[in-house]
Amino acid sequence: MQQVSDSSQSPGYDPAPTSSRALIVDRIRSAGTLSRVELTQLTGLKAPSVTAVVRRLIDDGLVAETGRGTSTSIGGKPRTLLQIRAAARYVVGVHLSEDHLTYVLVDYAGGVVARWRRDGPGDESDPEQVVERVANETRELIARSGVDQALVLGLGFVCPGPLIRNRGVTSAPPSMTRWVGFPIRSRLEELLGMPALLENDATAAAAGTRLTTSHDVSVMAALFMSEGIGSGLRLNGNVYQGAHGNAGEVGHICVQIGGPRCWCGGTGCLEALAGPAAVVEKARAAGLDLGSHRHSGVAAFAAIARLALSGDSRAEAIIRDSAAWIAIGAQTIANMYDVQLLVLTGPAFAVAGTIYLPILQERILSSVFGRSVGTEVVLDERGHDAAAIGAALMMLKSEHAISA
Amino acid sequence: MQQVSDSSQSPGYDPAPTSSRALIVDRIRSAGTLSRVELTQLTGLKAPSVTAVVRRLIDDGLVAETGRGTSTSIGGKPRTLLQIRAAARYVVGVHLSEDHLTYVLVDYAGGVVARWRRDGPGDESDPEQVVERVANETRELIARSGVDQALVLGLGFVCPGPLIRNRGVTSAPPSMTRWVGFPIRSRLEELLGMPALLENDATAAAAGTRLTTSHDVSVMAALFMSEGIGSGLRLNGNVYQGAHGNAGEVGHICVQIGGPRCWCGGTGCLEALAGPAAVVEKARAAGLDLGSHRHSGVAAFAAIARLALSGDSRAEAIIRDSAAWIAIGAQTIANMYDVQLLVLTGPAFAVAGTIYLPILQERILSSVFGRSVGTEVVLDERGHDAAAIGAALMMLKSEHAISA
DNA sequence: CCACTATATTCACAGATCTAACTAACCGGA
DNA sequence: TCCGGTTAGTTAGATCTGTGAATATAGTGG
Repeated sequence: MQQVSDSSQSPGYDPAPTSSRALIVDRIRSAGTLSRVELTQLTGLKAPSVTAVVRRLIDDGLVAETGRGTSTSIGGKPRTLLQIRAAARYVVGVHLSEDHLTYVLVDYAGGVVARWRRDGPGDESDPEQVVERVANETRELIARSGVDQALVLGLGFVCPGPLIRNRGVTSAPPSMTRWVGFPIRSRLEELLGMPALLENDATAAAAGTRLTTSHDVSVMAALFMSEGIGSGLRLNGNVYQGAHGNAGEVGHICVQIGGPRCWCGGTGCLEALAGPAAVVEKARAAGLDLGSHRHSGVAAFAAIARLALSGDSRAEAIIRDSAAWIAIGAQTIANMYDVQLLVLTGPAFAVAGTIYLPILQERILSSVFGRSVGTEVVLDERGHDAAAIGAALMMLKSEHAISA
Repeated sequence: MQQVSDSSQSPGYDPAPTSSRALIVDRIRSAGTLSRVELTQLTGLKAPSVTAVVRRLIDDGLVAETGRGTSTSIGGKPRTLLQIRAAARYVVGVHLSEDHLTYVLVDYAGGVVARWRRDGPGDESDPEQVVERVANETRELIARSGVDQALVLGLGFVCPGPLIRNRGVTSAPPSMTRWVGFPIRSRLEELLGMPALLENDATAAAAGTRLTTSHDVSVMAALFMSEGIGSGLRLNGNVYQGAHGNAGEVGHICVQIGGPRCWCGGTGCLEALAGPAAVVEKARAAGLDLGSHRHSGVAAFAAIARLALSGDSRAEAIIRDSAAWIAIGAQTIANMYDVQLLVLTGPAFAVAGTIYLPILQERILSSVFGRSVGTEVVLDERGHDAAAIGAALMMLKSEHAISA
């Protein structure tokens, strides 16, 4: 093997698969089923190399032949279809947010095998306790799903807030002030005895978005809204993380000079003006009935979204106002990243995305830089779980996942 | 050789050097002089590989041994220093802006051998004429500098405005409306009989910025101001171009809802509020004496900057107002890209950078996401030529440049 | 002059991937 | 039914790249 660069000195983006083995696994995984010929086209490798690599993958039990492809056109040998052996390995993804702890168990093919949603620890809990709870619940998830623990490759853990790459949280959003400096990753590895990976929620969501569009999108971004607002950039299936793992902090770009103060210390931040917390605050001020939601978290935001969707005009006005601001963030993403596709994801868009989507689309279309190149804006149908799934998928793509 | 991927289907970023040969050339070039031991550390290759590759480079005349390094510490054989043979090859970089045509001849070591600045063609000229002029003047530059034409590897050409990757301009800024759809790159290749490369000015500037800081900066961005405002992201020496080659269009992010209309069709664009043209317009409105500058181009902006620097308080106020807006753009870059370093470059910053720099620094520092990770903001001392130099360097890093 | 140290090279080998030639499987018409 | 046409995949041999172990090279300090 060659230059196994330590992730701590990685150049700010999750590098493209280096070995042919990883490359081929990746391509089969994202295509679902694929023949060897198609692999030669997709990878640029020649047929004999594909044959050799695939044989080893089959020997190792990671890939299986699964019938014949359609006889194309005039004649000739039909293609032998290859598929990832889903049951070969598993990974766990965990998304910690203010309201919830979301667990997913993902198989080697990238499919979600089990999903578990629990009430979040809130902001008053001790990080050590939360981490222990995550470890216990992870074990429980694996046990209950009947998967052999030995086949679980690792755990991807995502949370909001600026991170020190793979270490822990630096300065933190309101819901995570107690986490600053806590060594999340190493504690999880110790407790679970398996590799762990720590990532920003929005970045992971970009990795977790399934591209339903068959167009080959190599440059896409996710706009993620949970308690905060963030974004992630994905290049050919690999997420861009930035120098310190905090790229895509679109929630803290300034969209109004002299605007309201944000918890981050800035003023006029997008998140402070239009994030879920701001929406909830406005709704409270307007006297809307939000039920019994203590927090200003996503649960309260969801209540407002439901009101808006059921015809409450005051709620709708508040959400639409938020959308107008967030559209500026979307435009910024399109201009800065020059993506082919922008996906709206995360719990907040999962409940209110249908209101936001057209407003964001309209704004993207009305900018030359968007219009001339045709940036598409779509809603992720798995918004609730995208971050957790993305965490799992990132672990699935790490070096741990391609060994025999 | 393997997967020689066509640049048109490249994944949106200039990929890292694939062959060891290119990697080693690149490392020696950016370090200036380097020993083989250092190369093993920097590249991850083992000593024998470095020896072998370096020997071939020496045989091919691209690299030369240049004396001994300092005897480190206790004893031992001193390092043999390696250096790029500057005279081995050359490349030309051309920057087309509204006011000027800037040519640079760059040697194989990345040094600027010749520099030529000519009055720009203005906005009324026919693209075909301009391209022919560029071809002629390129030949003239090479001839006058006494460099063997056969050693010139190619030409990098940069201009403002959204591009179709390596083809031509799509929708265009005011000064380039006639260029839309013109096949810049292929015409240059035909006229000159050498490979050409077309790039956005800001993106090229990111490639052209020399890192004086010895800290190893792997993720940096350039904020570029000429007639417009743009930015470029550089990852480990490779520029990020986006899906269509238009990443970093920070000039067209919206920083004021309902703000003034921009030529791009949007409203409240940073460029419309605070770009050189806006500054010139404000200065005209304020009755400042700008001399005989017809255009609203960089020349007129430079006149205002000189007034401001010489103590004219009205001019200074106008520039400082521009800086306050552009600081928002800088903050956006820091948040979206998560860079270690932001360099201010381009003709406009070359004349007015000392006014802008402290204002931008202050704003970056006042955001948590900037402060906690320490994004540095500096001024490029070669701002005038950064785009042209970057164009040349990008050509120098292309596949054409590493063959024997 | 002799340890000692750091730098660089040689040599034999392992692995990946290439080209070229071959086998496998299926179509359709004589 | 058999045979050329066509596409898919394999085998065999060559090449290239990088590796580990041992060795050569060129200084320092006693």
